Formats: sequence, C-alpha cells, structure tokens
Amino acid sequence: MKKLPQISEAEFEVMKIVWKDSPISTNDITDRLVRTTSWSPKTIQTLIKRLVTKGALTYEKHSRMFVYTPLVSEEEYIGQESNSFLKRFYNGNISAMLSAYLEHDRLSETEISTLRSLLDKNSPKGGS
Amino acid sequence: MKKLPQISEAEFEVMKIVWKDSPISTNDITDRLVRTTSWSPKTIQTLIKRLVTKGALTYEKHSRMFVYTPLVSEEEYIGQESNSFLKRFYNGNISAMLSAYLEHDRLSETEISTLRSLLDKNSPKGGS
DNA sequence: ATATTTTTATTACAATCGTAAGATTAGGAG
DNA sequence: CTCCTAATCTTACGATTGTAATAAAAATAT
Repeated sequence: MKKLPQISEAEFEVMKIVWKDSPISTNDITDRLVRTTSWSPKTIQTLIKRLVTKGALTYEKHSRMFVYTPLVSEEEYIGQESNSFLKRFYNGNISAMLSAYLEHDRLSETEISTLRSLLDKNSPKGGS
Repeated sequence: MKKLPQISEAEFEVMKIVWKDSPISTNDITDRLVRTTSWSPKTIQTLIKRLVTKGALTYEKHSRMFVYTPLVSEEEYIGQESNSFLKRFYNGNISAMLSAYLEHDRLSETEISTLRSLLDKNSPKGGS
C-alpha cells in the first residue's frame, strides 16, 4: 500500500470538493469554498497549491487556467485516516469504539437498529 | 460541555500513562516512555510541561518532585476526539463508518459478530 | 504592440508540534 | 552552612498549518 500524503484539515475541505467534482478549476474550487467557509480566495489558493506540492492533486493547463484532479482516492484516504484513528484511540479495534459509544449512550435507538441491519445485510447470521 | 485542551499525538502518549497510573511523578512517566518510545527524557519532560500549560495536567509538589494528575478525563477526551473524527470523515455518522468498513471488507467475520453481540447486549430487540 | 486584467508563484508570519539542549534552582549530603 | 546533583524552567529550531499579501507572468483587449 502506497503512502498517502498527509492532508491537513483545511486542505481536506479542498479535497472534498475536488473529489466530488473533478476535473475542476481553481476558480470553481475557490467560489465554492468562499461560500461555505470564511476563507479568503488567497487562502484557498494556497491550500490548492500545497495539495499539488504534496502530491494529492495534479492539474492540466487549459490556457492560463489550471484544472485539478485528485491523485489520492477518497476511499483510500478516509480508510487510512480511519485506521489510524482507531489505532490511536481504540487499539485499532472498531468494536471498542462502538462499545464506548453504547456505554456512554451516544447512540439513539434508531442508530442502533441502523447499525444492526448493516451488519445483518453484510453478513447474515448464516452467512456464507 | 467545557472545552477540552487540544492534545497533540505525542502528548497523548503521556496522557495515557497519567490516566492509567496517576498520581505519577515526572520520573515514573519518563521511565515508562523511555522504554516504549524513542524519545529522550528531555523530550518527555517538555511534553509533560506543555500538558500542564495547556491545562491537561496538574501537579503537586512532593519536596522537589512533581506528581501529576489529569485535569481532563480520558472518557471525555476520547469521546470528543471521536465525535470530531466522525464529523470530519463520516458526517458525524457512525453507521457511515461501519458501512465503509463493511464495504471494503475491513472486518473479519469474528469482528462482525462481536459488533452484533455488542448491539444486542446493549439494546436487545425488544429493548426497554 | 502595449496596457490591463487575471492567474499563478513567491514570500510572510504567528501558532503548534516534535525534538531537544542549556540554564537555573532547590533539596540533600557532608 | 555550603556544595553538588537532580529536578524544573527557559530557550531553540525546523516542519507544518492557518491565514494571507505581494510579486510575477501570461492572456486579452485595444
């Protein structure tokens, strides 16, 4: 498994947009984020640039504008972050996490049944 | 809910020791971590100091030595980190996380049944 | 061709973090 | 009471991050 670049919290907001709508230009990314965050366009452009430097994004030139595509997959990135989160806080054990959530009543009855049906769907009791 | 201090990854290693064995002295913390990490004692002492500054630990003086106690609870801290993790990567939705894990076959059959029994234990089908 | 605009590139700066070394202070030994 | 040593406190320094401003370059309009 290749080593994914480390993406900061602010950079991650950029990635989410690119993942959803790539190929996408600097201006389109900027417009989106200006609406949903409090960042200045300059800040957003810095974030994009850093992501290119880190190897998380590439671009193609279309005349003077850049159009970006992700170099790391969302699935892969989130999966890796999730694993390292679980490792750090729950010994890598997702049951420990669920257990803590149940213990501290952080889940509603509805959520619990959603979880239960997810498990059953993916691996019914007599599952092959 | 009070605002917990932000604890870095390295600092968290210190916290884990204090949570487990407080009240505990600088030297005891240092000895433990020297064995389990590659950090120099100086580094560990810096980490401890920063945690005090941040309000994550307090201490009592026992003659010239300091003996530390946590000011933030492990439960609370890990709970908060977990919530912010889920929010960042799964829209705050633990089912989305489980779903991704199932989808990408990151769980063994054994883990799945552990999860299932956790759910049943905490909220059996005819739940109160 | 040149001036103007629009894009991208370079530089900035404080806060946090990992990683320590060096300075100081205060118990304990004698 | 003085000195040593162990403990804490101060300082350091490069990397990353959040947050931009300024400079440079390249299209476009005239």
